[in-house]
Amino acid sequence: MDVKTLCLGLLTFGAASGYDLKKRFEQSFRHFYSAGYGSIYPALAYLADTGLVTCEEIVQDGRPDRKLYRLTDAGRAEFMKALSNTCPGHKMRSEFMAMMFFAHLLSPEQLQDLLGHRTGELNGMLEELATGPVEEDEPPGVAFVRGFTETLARAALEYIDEYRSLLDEQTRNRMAS
Amino acid sequence: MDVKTLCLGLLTFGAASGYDLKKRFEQSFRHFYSAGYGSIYPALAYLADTGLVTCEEIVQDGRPDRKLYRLTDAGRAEFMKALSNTCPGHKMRSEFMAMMFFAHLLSPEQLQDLLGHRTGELNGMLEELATGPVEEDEPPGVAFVRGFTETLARAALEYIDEYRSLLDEQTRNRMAS
DNA sequence: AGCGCCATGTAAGTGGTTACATGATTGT
DNA sequence: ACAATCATGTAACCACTTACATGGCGCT
Repeated sequence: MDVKTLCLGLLTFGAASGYDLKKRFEQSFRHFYSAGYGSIYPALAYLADTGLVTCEEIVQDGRPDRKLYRLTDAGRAEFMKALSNTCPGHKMRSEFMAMMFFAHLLSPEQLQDLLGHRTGELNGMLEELATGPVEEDEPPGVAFVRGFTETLARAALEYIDEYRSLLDEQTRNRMAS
Repeated sequence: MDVKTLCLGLLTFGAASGYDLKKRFEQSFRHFYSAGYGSIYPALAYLADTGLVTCEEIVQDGRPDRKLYRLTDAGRAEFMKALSNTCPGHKMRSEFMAMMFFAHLLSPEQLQDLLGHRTGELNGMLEELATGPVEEDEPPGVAFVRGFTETLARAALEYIDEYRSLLDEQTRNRMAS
């Protein structure tokens, strides 16, 4: 599932510009997929070339012109094909985990910083999820993904908190002895 | 944290060949980082060029010669620097999540397959973790990472199972009406 | 006879990131 | 005045993946 395919997918929710799509990417996928303009614009250009989307230029005054992309039937079909072909991988590249693996090489302060940083991110995610808008006619998958993200964030936070209090206990014991 | 850095890190546990390192990568990081020979061998060559590791060629009979890499002081320092510099990202690229986002475009069978596939993977992970060997003098970070992986896998499984029984209920209701 | 393990590497390709370039408008 | 938002794109770069090349040994 590359950016091209995901653009097709997001366009099933309605026509959008590259700028809009970036936002949809952030809203929807930030926690498990990211894409910058540098991937999105070329992807849309390619999709338009291949006839999977159409492009309408909209002249605006007072703000830059925009290009509105719409999914074609071929594009929709292509996306459905991608959905059925793909054997879903779940690759993650977590620097947090990689660093924690080497916890014995970290100073206590570094370790605390690292854990604090991650819990900060996780709490941020949870807050966003709690605050963020929920559309009424939201498709079930969107709700699933939000719920999943929340569940995993909570589990991660709990685990880290437990580990932290374990660390504190050890520190106290060492101080006492 | 690129493959080069992670190679340095894994070499803190002792000298190894490229082949060995691949195995260490799989044992330790498979769930949150992956690396093939195509990244590892060039990485080691570069590290040797830069003096961060030394390379000893070992001639074996009955099997191919191997190159044993050892961390130098400079290499260890470099790794420590990487540990302190890195602001740990936690980027994941989950096709499973991306596909679930579009659940409303999937047929019930596709949806079941997708969920089944993922639960299969998660159960596999858990079994591995339960079966796998645990070294005695295991550094704390290694245990942390294993525990974290297990916690997240369990949370994911629970969430999916819940969603599945919800789906079943809906199906039954639809059949009844 | 054939597969899987051991063991090292290269070359081409992929897919995405980062930095740059441009510029009016609206809010603080 | 200054930053953020709107809006599109390109070019250089980077890191990793995939496919290829080689070849003996041991097990079934």
